[in-house]
Amino acid sequence: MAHGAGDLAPAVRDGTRSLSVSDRLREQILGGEIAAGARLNEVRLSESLAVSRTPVRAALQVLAGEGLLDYAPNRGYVVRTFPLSEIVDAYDIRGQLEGLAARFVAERGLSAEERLTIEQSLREGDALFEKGAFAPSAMARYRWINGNFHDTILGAAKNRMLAEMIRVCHHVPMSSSRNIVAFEFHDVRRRHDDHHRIYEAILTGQSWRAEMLMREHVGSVKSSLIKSLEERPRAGAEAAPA
Amino acid sequence: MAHGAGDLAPAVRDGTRSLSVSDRLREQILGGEIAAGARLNEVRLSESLAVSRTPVRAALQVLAGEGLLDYAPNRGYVVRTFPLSEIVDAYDIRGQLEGLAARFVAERGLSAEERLTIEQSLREGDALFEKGAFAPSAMARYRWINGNFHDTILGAAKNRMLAEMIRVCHHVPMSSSRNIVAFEFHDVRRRHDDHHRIYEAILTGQSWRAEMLMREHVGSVKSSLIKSLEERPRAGAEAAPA
DNA sequence: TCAAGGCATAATGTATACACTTCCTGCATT
DNA sequence: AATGCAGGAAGTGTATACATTATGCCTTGA
Repeated sequence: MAHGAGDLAPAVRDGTRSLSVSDRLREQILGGEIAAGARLNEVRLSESLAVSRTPVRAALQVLAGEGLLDYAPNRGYVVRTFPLSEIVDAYDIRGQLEGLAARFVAERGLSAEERLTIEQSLREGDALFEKGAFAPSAMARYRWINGNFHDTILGAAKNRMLAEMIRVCHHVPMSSSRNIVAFEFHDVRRRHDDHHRIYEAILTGQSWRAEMLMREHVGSVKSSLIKSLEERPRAGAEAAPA
Repeated sequence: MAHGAGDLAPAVRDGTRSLSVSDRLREQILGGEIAAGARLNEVRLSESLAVSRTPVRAALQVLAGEGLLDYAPNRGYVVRTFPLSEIVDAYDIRGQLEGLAARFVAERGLSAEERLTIEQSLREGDALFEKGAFAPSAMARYRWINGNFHDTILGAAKNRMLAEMIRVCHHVPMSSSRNIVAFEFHDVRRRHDDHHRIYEAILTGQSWRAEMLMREHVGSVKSSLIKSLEERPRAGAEAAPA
């Protein structure tokens, strides 16, 4: 939260106002500042962001393309709402896709740089878990590490479409690997162990095993989510990467 | 998804020019009239389509969101090109996703109407294949039937995100279930048999089997594609649904 | 001859005015 | 009171002018 609600920091931004607007709106939507189902008024947005309607419309069209907004002709854009069933399904979809990515990587190999990144994320995770339970700050740190692990594998899969689809999954509330879902230290630690196994399967070219492990790895988050939903139906944002 | 951009007859034109333009451009891109890698000039397009740049830009943004175009700020849009590796991978991705859809349907059941549609597509397919080999017109007919089968299952999965992702796969050259890939009558007939098995697995709630069969079903198209590519590296558009 | 820089041209980005559609409001009618 | 139809306010769709950025060509200097 850097800038006031009003203006957007123009100067050194990527260049186009459209991008600034879409970036800012995406943040606000994913961060929950703009509620699901909310209607987005072009005039009001352009006023509050101090730009004309043109870049606002461009940004809205982009976000609709990313699946964050719903659009109806002559009726404008609303923040997309996800039924609980689709939120849960999203883990299955992501599991299949990331599993496929793991398979591709096992078949195609990792670069030296990619190996280094992954090994470092594994080591850093190990260090965090050595101390037993960990503090909220450590959890934030681990989310970062976890994200690196998944991103590196995804990048090594060398498939843009696959990457884009997984990114879409991350835009589903509570489905991001960097977000949400509250549960036990034990589960998180277990999932870090998964990383070791997945990496080993990739290194040794056991592509089928890598795929299966990754699918199960992501699927376990779904299980944890369901469990936590049953315990406290109105569960909010907490911690626990995968 | 026959969006007849045909014009003329359909009295109820959506109304907005943006939609007309995006529909038309999508057709031209998927149909190959606009070559992959081609640059799309806003002014020229607006002149040739007899609209202003505004709806043209809107359409381009939409198509970029659908993954058909690449966009670079201040440099405009180009028709996305797919490396052969991504074209082949697309079958794996689609196989995973449609397999997942089949699983969902097996778990969640089919409506009476959906059952009817599928059964009719099975019967009509049977009738076509009874005659032995079939003519090009029959192949066109079967592509329609095949599309209905897949679309119905996808619809029954009741998951919008999944449907959208599979739709993206269909936009990859040579990956559409309605398009391309030349091969033997035998393979096509075999894939029609797959439909019977998949439907049976769904009806009896064998969700894992339905998923596996569907994944294999789509994967077999990839095999046929690879085979045909090896035989005639410059393979073009032919027939053979899946 | 070649390289580097700037100028001209073209293409994209943005702002704004106007047209059309939707939707709400309120009045009249039943 | 309920219904339905104006009429208007609000909001999106489109056109167009202008600003800004990219690109190619040409000049200029070594």
